[in-house]
Amino acid sequence: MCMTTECVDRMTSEVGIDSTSVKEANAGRNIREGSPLKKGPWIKAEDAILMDYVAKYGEGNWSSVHRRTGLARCGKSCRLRWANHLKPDLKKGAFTQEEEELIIEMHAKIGNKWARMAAEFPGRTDNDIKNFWNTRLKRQRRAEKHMLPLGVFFQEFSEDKQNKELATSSSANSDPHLLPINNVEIPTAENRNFEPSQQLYPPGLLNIGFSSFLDTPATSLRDQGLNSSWNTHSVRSTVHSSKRIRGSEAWFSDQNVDLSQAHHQYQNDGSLFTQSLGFSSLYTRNLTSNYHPSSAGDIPGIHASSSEPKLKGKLELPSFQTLMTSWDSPSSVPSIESSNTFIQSPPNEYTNSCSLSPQSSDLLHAILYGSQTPKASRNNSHQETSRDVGPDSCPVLREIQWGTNPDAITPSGHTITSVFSEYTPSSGGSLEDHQSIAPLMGCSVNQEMANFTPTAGNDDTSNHDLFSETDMYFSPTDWPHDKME
DNA sequence: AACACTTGCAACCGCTACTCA
DNA sequence: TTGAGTAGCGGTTGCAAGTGT
Repeated sequence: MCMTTECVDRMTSEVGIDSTSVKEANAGRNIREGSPLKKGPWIKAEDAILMDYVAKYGEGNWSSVHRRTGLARCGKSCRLRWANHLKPDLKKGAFTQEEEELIIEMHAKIGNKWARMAAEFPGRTDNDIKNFWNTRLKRQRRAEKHMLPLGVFFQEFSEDKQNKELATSSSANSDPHLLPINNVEIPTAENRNFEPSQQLYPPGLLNIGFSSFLDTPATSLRDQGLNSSWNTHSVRSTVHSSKRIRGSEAWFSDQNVDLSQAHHQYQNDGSLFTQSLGFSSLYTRNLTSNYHPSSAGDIPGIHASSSEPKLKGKLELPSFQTLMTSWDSPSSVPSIESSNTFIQSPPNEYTNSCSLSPQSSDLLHAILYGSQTPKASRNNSHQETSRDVGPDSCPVLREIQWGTNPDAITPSGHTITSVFSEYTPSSGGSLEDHQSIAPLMGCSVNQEMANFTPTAGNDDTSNHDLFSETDMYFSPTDWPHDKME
């Protein structure tokens, strides 16, 4: 239907809108494609018409806007425009620190329920919150992209060879999608049907903000092979994520839950989780038990607003990954599709209780801060990053990793402080740097890896030597350029 | 200055839920 | 009960502005 001039005049007079503004507003409508309705950005004239309409008829009946005002917009578009931009009580501008924290908390609780979240934020729309979250997620994925585990790196160029060998091998490993490397099985690129097990993620971890790095969709991770060893310990879930979320919604709202209890409960058997993550249990014990949230809140920089970053260096990494990179601990940190994945799982012995524990808030700060990429930080060099993210410059990292005890012992018997004093990169994380710390961390990095090029001469054995315990993250500086993308 | 790339936001699309005749 | 109309939600995309080279 195409509005005639008379038609517009008649209808606009009925609503009390200047017909010329309607004509102006409709100037760019999509007539060429046969639709009388306009798409794309709204102009002021259109906004004015819509506001007049709402003033007269109130919210609702959006489909009649076009009919009554001649505005060449569909009702859906009008509703959206009103709800997201024209509503008088809308709050514009950046999210406050408190709002951001609350979003993260709520997302951990209810997942991508943007509308429900928006209900808790007067003046904010679901779209705002969604955009905020997605932006944050994007940064996270970018960060992860530069933190492919060594296993994936190796796997990429050894895959052909491995596949050939597997084809002829009488290996006990009956799963052709898993490459055995020093008891760490790395899924091949063909292993696309991975469904992460929620069972392995204790709610406590979700609580303390693990959701941040768990946010990355499984698809992206399995594409990167990040599930690696974790996969081998996982019990595949047969419940599709899109189904799970509805159940979670119900049980979250129906139960007065207390996740902190479950968190403690889980701490008693951290090995399950660490095993699946590829951590040593000692690391995790420190991580889960010795973490004292009260101190993190006082760390300079952690509470800095996004506009006033106090931590020098690159803060793009989600907090937990920052921890890992900061001293290259051996970790094959799996991410699962999102915190939702955990949330969405059917209630089980852990997930039956799920409010944010007291521990959560300060790590949330860290995650939140990791989510904020101060523009200024982009100017900082990688070297600065490596230095500044160290535990001395950022006490919260020390706190989180080792609790309040700087003399906590690493698996190889070194104190944390000694490790850091020994490992104080003076230049960007070179392999020498990795090497200097690797033995202390209970893992080894083969020097050959530095100049590693895939050759036919690299047999399995030498490859296996690359991993003494688990996968290890390479910082981008370690990454051969032809493997970077 | 020009270009490429990144980022954040606005808006659209497809789907589901709800209402009502 | 059913089907049309409408509202709402979440995912995705397109684009303008910002930033880096």
